[in-house]
Amino acid sequence: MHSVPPAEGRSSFIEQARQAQIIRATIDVVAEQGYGAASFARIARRASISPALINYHFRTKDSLMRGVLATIEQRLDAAMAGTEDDEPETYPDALEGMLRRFAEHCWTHGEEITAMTEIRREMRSEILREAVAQSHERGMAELVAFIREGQSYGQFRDVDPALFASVLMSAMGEFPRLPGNSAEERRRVAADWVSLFVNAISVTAGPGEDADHDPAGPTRSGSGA
Amino acid sequence: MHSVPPAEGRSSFIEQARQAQIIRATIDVVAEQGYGAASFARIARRASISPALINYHFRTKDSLMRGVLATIEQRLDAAMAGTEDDEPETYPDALEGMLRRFAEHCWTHGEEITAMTEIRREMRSEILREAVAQSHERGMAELVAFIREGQSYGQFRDVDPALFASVLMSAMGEFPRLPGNSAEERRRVAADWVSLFVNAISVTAGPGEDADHDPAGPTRSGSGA
Amino acid sequence: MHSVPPAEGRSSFIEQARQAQIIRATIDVVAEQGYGAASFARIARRASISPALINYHFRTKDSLMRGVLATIEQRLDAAMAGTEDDEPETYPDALEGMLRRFAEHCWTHGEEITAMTEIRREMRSEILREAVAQSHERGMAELVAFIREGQSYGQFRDVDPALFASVLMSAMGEFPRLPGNSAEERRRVAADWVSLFVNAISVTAGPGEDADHDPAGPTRSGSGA
Amino acid sequence: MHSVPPAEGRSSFIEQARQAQIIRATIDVVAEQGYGAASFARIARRASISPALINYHFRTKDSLMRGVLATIEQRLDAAMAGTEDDEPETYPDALEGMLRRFAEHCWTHGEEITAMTEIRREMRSEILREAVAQSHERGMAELVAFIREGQSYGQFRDVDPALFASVLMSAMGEFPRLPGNSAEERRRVAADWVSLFVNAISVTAGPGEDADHDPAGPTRSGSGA
DNA sequence: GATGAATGAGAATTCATTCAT
DNA sequence: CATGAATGAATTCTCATTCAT
Repeated sequence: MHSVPPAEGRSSFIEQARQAQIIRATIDVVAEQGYGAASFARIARRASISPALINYHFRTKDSLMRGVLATIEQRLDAAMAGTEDDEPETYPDALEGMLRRFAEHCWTHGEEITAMTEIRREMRSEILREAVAQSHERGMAELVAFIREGQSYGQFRDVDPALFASVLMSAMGEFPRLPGNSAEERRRVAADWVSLFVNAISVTAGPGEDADHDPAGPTRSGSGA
Repeated sequence: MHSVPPAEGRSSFIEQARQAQIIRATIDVVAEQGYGAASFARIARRASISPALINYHFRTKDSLMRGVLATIEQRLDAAMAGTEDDEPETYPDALEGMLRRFAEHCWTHGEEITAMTEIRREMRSEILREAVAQSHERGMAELVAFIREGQSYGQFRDVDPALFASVLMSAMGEFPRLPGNSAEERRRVAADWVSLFVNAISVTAGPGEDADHDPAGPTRSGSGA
Repeated sequence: MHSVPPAEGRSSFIEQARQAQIIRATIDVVAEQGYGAASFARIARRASISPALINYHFRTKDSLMRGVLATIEQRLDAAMAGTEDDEPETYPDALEGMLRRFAEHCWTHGEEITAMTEIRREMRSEILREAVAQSHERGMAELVAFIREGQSYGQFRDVDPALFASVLMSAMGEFPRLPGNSAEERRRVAADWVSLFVNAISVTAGPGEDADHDPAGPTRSGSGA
Repeated sequence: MHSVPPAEGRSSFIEQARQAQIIRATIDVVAEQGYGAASFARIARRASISPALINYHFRTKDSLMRGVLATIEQRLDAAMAGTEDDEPETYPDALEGMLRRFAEHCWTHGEEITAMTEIRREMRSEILREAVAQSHERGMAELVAFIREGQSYGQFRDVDPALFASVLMSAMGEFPRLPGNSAEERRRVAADWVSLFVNAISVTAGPGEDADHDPAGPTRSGSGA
């Protein structure tokens, strides 16, 4: 006699509000106390609701975590998209812009990145639950494609793109934990951090100059990160 | 004259063997299924012993994990120490050697690094249990000192050392997960990976040459991280 | 607007019923099999519920026991209060009334007294958990005050009040174990038992008459223990 | 191939020493931390031996506790026997002497009485384990006989002997917990305590004088407590 | 929609006890 | 004699989940 179990996709108005509230509480708890401490009881207390309500809106803990990840990633994607008018001229510039936007996103949404990292790590252990793994793979794939493209124009050094992407991803997961008390310090750290990766993959104009690429290269056009 | 469960310092022969066996099982479970799955029951099943035996050799789960970390770190330290005769001439060379040795250690003991990373992450959330946190801090401190030293000789680019160390540490934690099926592929990945960080912190010999450092610099002497 | 396991103060209707049921089961088990046997498993079996339900209504075993004690003591206090119209004239009469009411309470609630004694004894060994210890101390203090008052009017013999109180308390703890199969026997035993203590502290009218007190003394007025 | 399991009665020299040592440790632990805390592990630690050794000398925990009780009771009996030349003239005097000797025994062996009380209480719950129950019953029986005798000579008031014995026993169990820091205070408390019971059962020379007994009575002869 | 009540599974840990050495 | 090693049973407690209301 109780209402139809919510299908977790489309939903009434209040339904969406509740889901958002629960997801927010989950992010906070995970970021502050770690995945291991993120029980329904603690999340519910944080959100000032009853634990059973979580099960009502997300059938299982798994699906809650999938919801959390989706939310975080979508917000992250939006933040990293950049506006149309600051379309960069070169690949290094594009990378730099991307990383800078990521850093800025972390200033305001650091807990989300922390939570995302924590959840992904936990999920990874359970034989890579599909949905979750895919989101991560997709992110990686985009990065790899972007790097490969830059390399084809000779604007990125010749490193295994998957490897660079992996290093970058793990560094991004750790970024919110970097010190940064004042706005000023945060800005300095971010700048340094960005330069580190841009430098790591930039073509060195050193002695052994790689002459078979056109370092100045054509302007970046497509992209997709 | 007596004994009662071992105080975990001195230990009989068989005692040490069991402890080692339990630690091994723990590493495997943590690396394969994540910290969250590392219950005494699972660890014991893995080691083909009864769960209570773990409590017999390690009074609490905490102390088991401390034992695991200690073992892993000690083995890692040994592996990264390097032999006396390949004392490197420059700081970049030293860094390269260090990372190369780390990568090699990972080929044979990847699960240990994975487990270490996992455990440390868990600990972090639990208000940083002292002993454990310290080991991590010490590692960081050594790295930072090493980098700062290289910078003082103008052999490392001028990046926030703590930041570089942080990025490096997180990348190291992720290293064992990088693909590497054949011996050959592993070697190639490792080389690329090492070059990435050496490059990231190396002084750019690009057009805008930083002339105020002595790039040739004095030969590295002391140090030891 | 929410709830999460009840904070043990306010409570819904069914909540109170369950708590009462659990407390009852605990009293029975403790009285019949001793504190040592009072595990959640046994209590739950007695109450025909699952052990976890006890944890739902009383977060910890400690709080369960505190609840049990509170219930027993409150019931005991009520039973010993006496009605307004039988206000006794002298201290010995007051003592006698008090003890008689206690004995009567034991006829119908003997297991409660037995359980209370058992639990208090257990608590004593655990470094006297405050709340619990206090209740006992308070009971003792009231008794002591009452005795001292009676002594000041020369209606009680000159014995160390704390000592008398201690002996009386331990005897009260043992009372429910006295034989008493028939109603008649119980009445006789109770009468004897009461007289024992009244006698023990009554002023002896023997040959060596203590003349410095006024044995007839003023009528008892205030007090209330 | 290991030596014959010790029959726990007669025994080699060293065997007896060990048993005594274990019993001592058990008494201490029980008296200080309560029966509930008296695990083999704790007892063994206290005695600086291995837990397994307790099982070697006392097949089971039950038999250990029986041994402890036997030891304590035997020592108590000896202490309460009194010397031949201070044979008392009257029953009240005999009672007084008995209680006084008990109190004195408690000054030096209080933990034993405390432990005995604690153990008996625990045992009682387990459907009165025979051996143990018997020892208690025997003690009670002796007391009852003594009181009845005194009553038959009109030297004790006419109270249910079993009841008086019960009250006395519970008070004795509590005696070691009475305050008594200085030797002087202990003496005073003991004197008061003794007088309490002597008074409680003494024939009152009050108005309603019981004339059918010979209050001066014949001198006490047999006795048996 | 939301909650309280209830539960079974599983967590770490302690315990008395056995047995080979 | 004595011990260390080992274990199964039992302990309190937490968790995700279900269901009637």
